[in-house]
Amino acid sequence: MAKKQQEKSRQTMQELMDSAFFLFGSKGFVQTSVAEITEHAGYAKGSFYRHWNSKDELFLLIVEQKFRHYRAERNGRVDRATSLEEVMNIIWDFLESILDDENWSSIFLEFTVYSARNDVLRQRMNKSGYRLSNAIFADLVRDHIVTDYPPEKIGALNTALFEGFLIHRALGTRLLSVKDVRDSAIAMALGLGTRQG
Amino acid sequence: MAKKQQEKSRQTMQELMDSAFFLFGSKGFVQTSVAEITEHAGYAKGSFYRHWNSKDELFLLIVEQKFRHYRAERNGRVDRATSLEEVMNIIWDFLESILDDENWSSIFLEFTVYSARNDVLRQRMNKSGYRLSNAIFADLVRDHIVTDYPPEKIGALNTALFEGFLIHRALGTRLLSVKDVRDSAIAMALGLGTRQG
DNA sequence: ACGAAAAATGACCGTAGGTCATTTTCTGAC
DNA sequence: GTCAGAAAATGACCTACGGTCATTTTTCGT
Repeated sequence: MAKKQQEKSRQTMQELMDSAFFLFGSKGFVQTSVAEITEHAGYAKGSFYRHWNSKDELFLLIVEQKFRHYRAERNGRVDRATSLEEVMNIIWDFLESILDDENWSSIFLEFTVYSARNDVLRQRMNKSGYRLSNAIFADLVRDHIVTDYPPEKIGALNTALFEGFLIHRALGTRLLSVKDVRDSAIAMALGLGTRQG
Repeated sequence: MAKKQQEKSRQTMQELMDSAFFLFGSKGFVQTSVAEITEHAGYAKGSFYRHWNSKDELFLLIVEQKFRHYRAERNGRVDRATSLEEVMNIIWDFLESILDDENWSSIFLEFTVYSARNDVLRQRMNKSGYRLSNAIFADLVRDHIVTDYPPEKIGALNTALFEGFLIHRALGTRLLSVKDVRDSAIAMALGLGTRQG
């Protein structure tokens, strides 16, 4: 069998990934160098590129993994919701689980804005599991919207408020609490998606 | 007189600044190198550092200048406003003048998030004329708020929505129009600051 | 024990921000 | 007009980083 070699390679890859996860999480994307990642895991810099083509690529994998993890906690609950307010609360429980990861949420922000400056990367970023998805949001809330305001737009506005809050926090302004933003976002969604008495 | 030398120095500085302004505006902050700035103006790289201590420093000066320019158009109008809605509309006319500068608004975003990763820079960024100020916002709207919701928080939420929209646009998502965001932001402020019938 | 294949290495490249000793230009005094 | 000191301008150099790749080391079936 040549399995042992493959196993070793897989293990090295995992060690590098763990190292990257740790370093990205403590110092951010730009501040963490490839050499640091490999050194911290006990390898030489060149080894990195046997496993990924770029620092961007590894970071995207980690983001994808993180998002999968956050989402796992959300699934199922939405189906049982009976009102827009309930759905929004479930969505914000999910968003709060991201915000609880204080370091990582600011690193998502760093990478998101970084990716916007690179055509190829931006397109990847927009596509799949790397960001809050307006399409998914729309699916979650659609059934509970009684106005003709497009659900995707409500999702995009919700995301804007969420990501704007990430900037607010990243700059160290402590004026707004998570609850302030959550309440405002939910009120905004209800204002757009339901008819107010 | 030694005035001619000073004059020449001032002129060189202005040429470098113009060059930087042009290049930052077309390629962004990180993508524009100091060597490019000086070369485009017809000087050698070393000359840059006779005038500023770092690329950051020159960029901050340019941002300050831009904001002064935007603000100049706003002053005066607010005094004559008689309702929160009027004030919010004036504020959003101002914000739209920033958004009209499509390249620059995304470059502000780039630099804002970049600065968040650097303690010293972040503190400068928070202080003066480099960002939308929650304190100024609060002063503008305070007289028209009849609830006990803190005006600063309304300002911070408004800024969050505004900056979240910058991210939305920077990523090329064209789901939201400026008007969508403006309307939502104003509705949000009215919801928090006035008593609804 | 050996040879091929896989894994790991680190010197090297280009680019970038920033430094500084040296050169060039300017200016006022004579 | 000349010359010395000062200011302006220069570009080689430093360090750091992402990325490449020829070479070395390790692994493993025969």
